[in-house]
Amino acid sequence: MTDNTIKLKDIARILSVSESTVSRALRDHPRISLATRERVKKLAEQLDYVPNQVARNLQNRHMNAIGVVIPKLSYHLYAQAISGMEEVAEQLGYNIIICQTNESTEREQNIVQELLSTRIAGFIISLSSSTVDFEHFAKIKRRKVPLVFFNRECEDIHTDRVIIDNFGVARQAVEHLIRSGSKRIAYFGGPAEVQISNRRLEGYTAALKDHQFPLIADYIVHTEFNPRSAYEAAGRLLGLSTPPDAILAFSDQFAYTLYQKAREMGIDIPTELSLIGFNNEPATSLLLPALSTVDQPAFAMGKTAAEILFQQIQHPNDYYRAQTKVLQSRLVLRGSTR
Amino acid sequence: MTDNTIKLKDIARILSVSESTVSRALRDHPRISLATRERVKKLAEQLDYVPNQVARNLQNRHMNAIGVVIPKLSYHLYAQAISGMEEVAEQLGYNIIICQTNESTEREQNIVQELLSTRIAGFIISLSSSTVDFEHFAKIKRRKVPLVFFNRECEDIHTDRVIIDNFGVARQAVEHLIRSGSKRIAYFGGPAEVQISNRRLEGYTAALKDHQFPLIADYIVHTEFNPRSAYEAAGRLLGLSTPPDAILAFSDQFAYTLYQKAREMGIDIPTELSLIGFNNEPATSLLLPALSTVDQPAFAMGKTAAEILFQQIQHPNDYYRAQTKVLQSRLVLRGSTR
DNA sequence: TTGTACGCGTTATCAT
DNA sequence: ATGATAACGCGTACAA
Repeated sequence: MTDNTIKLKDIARILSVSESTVSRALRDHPRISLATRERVKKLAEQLDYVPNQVARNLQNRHMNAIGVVIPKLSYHLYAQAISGMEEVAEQLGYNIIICQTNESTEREQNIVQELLSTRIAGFIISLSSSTVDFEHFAKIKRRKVPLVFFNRECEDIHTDRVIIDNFGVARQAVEHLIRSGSKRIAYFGGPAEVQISNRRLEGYTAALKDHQFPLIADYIVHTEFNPRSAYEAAGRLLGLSTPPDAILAFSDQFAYTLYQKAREMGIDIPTELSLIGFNNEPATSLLLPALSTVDQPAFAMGKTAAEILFQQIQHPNDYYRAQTKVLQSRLVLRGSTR
Repeated sequence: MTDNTIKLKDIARILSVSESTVSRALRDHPRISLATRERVKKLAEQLDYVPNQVARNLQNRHMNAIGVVIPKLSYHLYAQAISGMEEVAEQLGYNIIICQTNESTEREQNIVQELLSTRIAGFIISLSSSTVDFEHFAKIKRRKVPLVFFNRECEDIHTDRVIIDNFGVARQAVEHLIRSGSKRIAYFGGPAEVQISNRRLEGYTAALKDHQFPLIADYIVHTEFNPRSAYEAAGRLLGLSTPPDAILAFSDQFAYTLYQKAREMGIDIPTELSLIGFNNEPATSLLLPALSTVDQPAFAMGKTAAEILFQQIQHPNDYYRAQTKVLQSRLVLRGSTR
């Protein structure tokens, strides 16, 4: 297979100069005569020369790309966060390699291995819901590859992280439900292994305790991130002999399911049931009644994670204490709460 | 900066064999003794050796990655399509580099240039809405880098494409509106440069013509892909002295805007206004009434595009006639149509 | 200011 | 079955 791609050598030969001269001229190296620089650049332009980043990267010891490992692109929060990362990466000339785990630890492990092999400059990771073994993350750190967790983090690994105040905002949401007259408040959460779900549960618990509300086991629901599990769990919760009159849901997706089930069971929102979701997805404001939810600074979270990652990349030998950045969320009250 | 990464050389030295032997052993080359193969593999495992893909790629002449260039990740269709591509790429050991143009041609051009430099194995592209100059695509073809368009294509470039039968399904949708009694049917479309919007417009026109409906200029709307433009356009359309009694919207997003405006103006859906969207986004079924829409085979489109791209990658010298794969969409009728 | 020589980590080719 | 050497395309230290 013949490869006609133009390379430094070709330009050098035509101009009867050395490859290094061409290399320097193209990168505006200071000690190069204006004349040759322009000759070189002109010819490069004519020949449609495109530098080979792979060769450059081999010298750099890493790719000009960062790896982003997330559960699912279709979770709106991640799509937004990635836009935030892009803004940072683009300016620095880095690409973003996105990999979805689909909530599978095995895929997560394979992806990490694969990306290590690709010699990406660093990782930004949000854990799969099923991940409880952290050896693959430890491996990243052992190899001293920059790593930042965001949103769903892993406490066992000593590294930077960017998260949201899940505890605080959940507490605040439940506070609101209490103040607006709810008496039987439930938490509709994700799988029991998921950190952020548990943090929100703690916030929920704290708010109840503050107001001397009892903790009722039936009102604390854990369910998988798939519509069927959620639908069944919703049926059980709303079908209790003493059903809740308010629910804090782990996500807007879960809240949608609760809307659906409530409609089917003839339960009116918000008079019989107050509902608060999480994420402020675009459709939330279109529901009838519009869904109250927690707006997450997803774009900012992605941007911040990328900024911190590039600090690590650009100062690889700095001794640093792993920092945890906590971004503030905002409770958005709409028609689904009283 | 010391880099302690284990490489072939290290393993070779410890085992007192040559680098080539190690290289071959690790890749299960046939002509290597079982004994050494196992010795090598065992040590590699112990030392936590991870092959350097960058070095490999330098020889391959291209990265083990494909570039995916799309308008926006937050359009649900693209998130789904990417999952389809991932399924194919993963099996072949390729990564996916995703770049968003945010509907800007300038970004699109920069991204293409950047990805060419990165020596990705191929491109899968869906055009930015504003792109009317195609030189950057021509450049890809000139360099003989595999390229597949999907969803939003570019007719001027001779290459493979995977699209949806926009004409046919729009015609079918309008047919349905006519048969269910609508008399004044409007098309609420995207920017005038966007191919797929125009194809749908042609389908709309064809259906009207089939039934001897007049073509009314006021009923054909072009608007930008941002909420404000859409909101204003919706106001103008619904505020006409003789407003439409049915609308085919270019996207569910646009349909949402029409819902909102209709509510504000006290127009009832579906009795006073029938509405059909495009994309079957998750939230469509939750609206009241639920939105009738066109379900697009987004996952299949991504998967097919990737399959075709890898055909190009694996058979670079095949003479081939650029193929156009047209996937079928499906009209999903719900409460927003009569 | 420019050229020479070597290294980045791996694989392919040719030799043994 | 294994080893030696060159090559992939570029950047850089050192020399001139």
